[in-house]
Amino acid sequence: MNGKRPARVTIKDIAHEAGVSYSTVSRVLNHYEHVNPVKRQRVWSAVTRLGYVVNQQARSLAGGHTRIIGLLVPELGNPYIGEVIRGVDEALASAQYDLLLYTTHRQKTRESTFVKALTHGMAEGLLLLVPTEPQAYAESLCQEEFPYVVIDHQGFDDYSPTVIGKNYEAAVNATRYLIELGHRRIGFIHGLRHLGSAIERFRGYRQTLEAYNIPFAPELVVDGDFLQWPGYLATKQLLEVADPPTAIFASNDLSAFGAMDAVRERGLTIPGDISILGFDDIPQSASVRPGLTTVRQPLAEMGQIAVRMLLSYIENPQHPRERIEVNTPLIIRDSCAPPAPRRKA
Amino acid sequence: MNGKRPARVTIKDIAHEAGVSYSTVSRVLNHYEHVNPVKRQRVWSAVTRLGYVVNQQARSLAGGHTRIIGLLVPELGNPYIGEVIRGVDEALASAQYDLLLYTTHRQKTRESTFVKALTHGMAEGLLLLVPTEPQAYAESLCQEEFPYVVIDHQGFDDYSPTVIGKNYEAAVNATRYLIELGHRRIGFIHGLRHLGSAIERFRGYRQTLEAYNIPFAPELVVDGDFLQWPGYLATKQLLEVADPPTAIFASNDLSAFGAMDAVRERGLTIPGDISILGFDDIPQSASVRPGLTTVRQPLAEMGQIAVRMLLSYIENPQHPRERIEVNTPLIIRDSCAPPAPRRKA
DNA sequence: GCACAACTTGAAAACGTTTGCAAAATAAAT
DNA sequence: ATTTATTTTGCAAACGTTTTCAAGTTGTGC
Repeated sequence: MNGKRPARVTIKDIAHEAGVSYSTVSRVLNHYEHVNPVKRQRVWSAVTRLGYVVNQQARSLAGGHTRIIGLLVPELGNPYIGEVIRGVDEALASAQYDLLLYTTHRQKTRESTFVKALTHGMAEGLLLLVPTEPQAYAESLCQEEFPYVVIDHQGFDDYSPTVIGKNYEAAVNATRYLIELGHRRIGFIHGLRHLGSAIERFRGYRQTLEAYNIPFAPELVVDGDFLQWPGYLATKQLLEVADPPTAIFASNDLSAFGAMDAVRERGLTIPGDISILGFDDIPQSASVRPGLTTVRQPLAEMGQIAVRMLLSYIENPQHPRERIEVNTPLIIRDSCAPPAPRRKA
Repeated sequence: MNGKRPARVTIKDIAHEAGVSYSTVSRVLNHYEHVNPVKRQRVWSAVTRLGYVVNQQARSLAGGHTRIIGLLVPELGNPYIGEVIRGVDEALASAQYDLLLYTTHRQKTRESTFVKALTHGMAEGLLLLVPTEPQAYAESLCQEEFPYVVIDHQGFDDYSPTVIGKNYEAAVNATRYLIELGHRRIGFIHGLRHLGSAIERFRGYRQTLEAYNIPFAPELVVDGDFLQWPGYLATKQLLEVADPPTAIFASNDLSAFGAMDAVRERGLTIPGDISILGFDDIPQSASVRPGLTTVRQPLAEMGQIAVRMLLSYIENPQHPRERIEVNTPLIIRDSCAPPAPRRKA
């Protein structure tokens, strides 16, 4: 640092205080087994007495571990992402790791420079949350044998360890639920077109319609970009359609909120006039009125699982890479109901 | 690391490749002025040719800088916090700093162990977002002369550099706005009682009522804890009052959303029957229907300012510590209107 | 040409750890 | 008592930088 900090307490000070060599101190600190219990005791008490804190820089330079893992997220301020980070953070904290957070703001360049920096010494592992350009570095990560895990990205390759929800299945369930409530005209608010999860959800929606012999109506599919405002606009468009939908399946909760706004603005009620179903189950979805019926992605849990996977790869580089699919159950609240009997025009 | 990584490219390799001593390479990398342009050129080309990336651990160990700053937040998944982090992240990225993120989950122990770790080598500076127990470490930070900035915490001391909104003034403005719309019964949803900002906002509300000779009604003040669900519950309570409020001033947007839910559930309209006013102006507030009239805190900007302050303290330890108050204007949208003519009971 | 300043450079000493190696101490086996 | 294994220790060499120091170079004014 700059303004010369008050002399640090180092391992040597501890050694002196405890009357042992500094290598012994290091061994105690790292929980080596072959060390005299008496000295071990003396070292620990010296440590607390002097308030020693290990210098991570030095430790990692000398070949130890940084106990830092990097997390790459597209943006912040999205509750979906917030939840995942929360899970990551929890799992990491309990494993005594620190979290280096990077935001790409969907800029490709930032993603790759970041990964470069990380893999060169700073972090021991890497978590990628719905990366925009995964191919760009997945390969380099892989060949450098740098531990990483991808969260919520439909496999862009076969070798990347991944934790992901069952997007297709969940979309099938959700659509089926609406159909069995009696809906035939079901609007669909599509997520970001280039994300695999959005595509899978749409696939589930479309194929379920077909399975029930309900004709697919292209005019009932609109873009919501996974955001509230676009979801609102999309829904306004949906409500203009000649034979408007009696239910709307939004690709995520945020766009479902937008849909709610549009429906209400129109003077219609939820679920009386129109049912709305979301995806994610972000915390708000439970506290909004009416409670949003939605597909639950265990976001925080996904973050935790990703951390566990990552740590196991770090500890044991031979550990076989996995792809874990978490369950995504339908959470039934108050925003869906059978369609109202058709009104006169 | 563990699984021996393919031999790193070090400064010595560059030196060899460029035919200079490694001290010279270091000088080039650190933009020293007195170095032969020819050699400088040779070094840079060697750097790109070999794909050299500096080892931050070694750099900082040798007395350089870590280019990491720590950010301590109470939790994630709150859009308010997300916005601040976004600002911090942006400013940091453009200054080429990395962000170490810690979440306390309001556990006191975590706050202090974290600060301890940080100040001992990892980070060059520290950002504290609405800390729960600031006293615990503000003092130690201060006496260690470790650079830090507190965001959005009403001064718990006189010496901590702070960036904060004008909570009192803004609350006065907001309350006055409601009064001038014609409201006399104004409900207040209180924020977390132990946070200075919540207290200030309440003070502004109460004093403005008095200034207008409107009797303060304790039954119109309820707790919302800055969260949506508690805000919802609080509002239900407010609506039960004998002479219910015609407007509600919520201490933040999240609890304002809860209020909206409760009002709607009651079958009332916003702002027709009841006006609602929030605080923060989180992104959602613009996209919710009706648009929420609210006090805007420039959250992202506050994050950026905090970073700028922090970096200037890091660069120049003599830099006088400041307390910066940002403006918090009232953003008028659609959730407030004059009170409806009183109905019959 | 000379003295002196300013610019360039390389060698070497930190920075605070971990860890391989070999010596010392202890325990176990003969 | 002597050898042989096993623990337990300290020394010293990394790890990859920055930075001080002093030596070498070049340039300037006389």
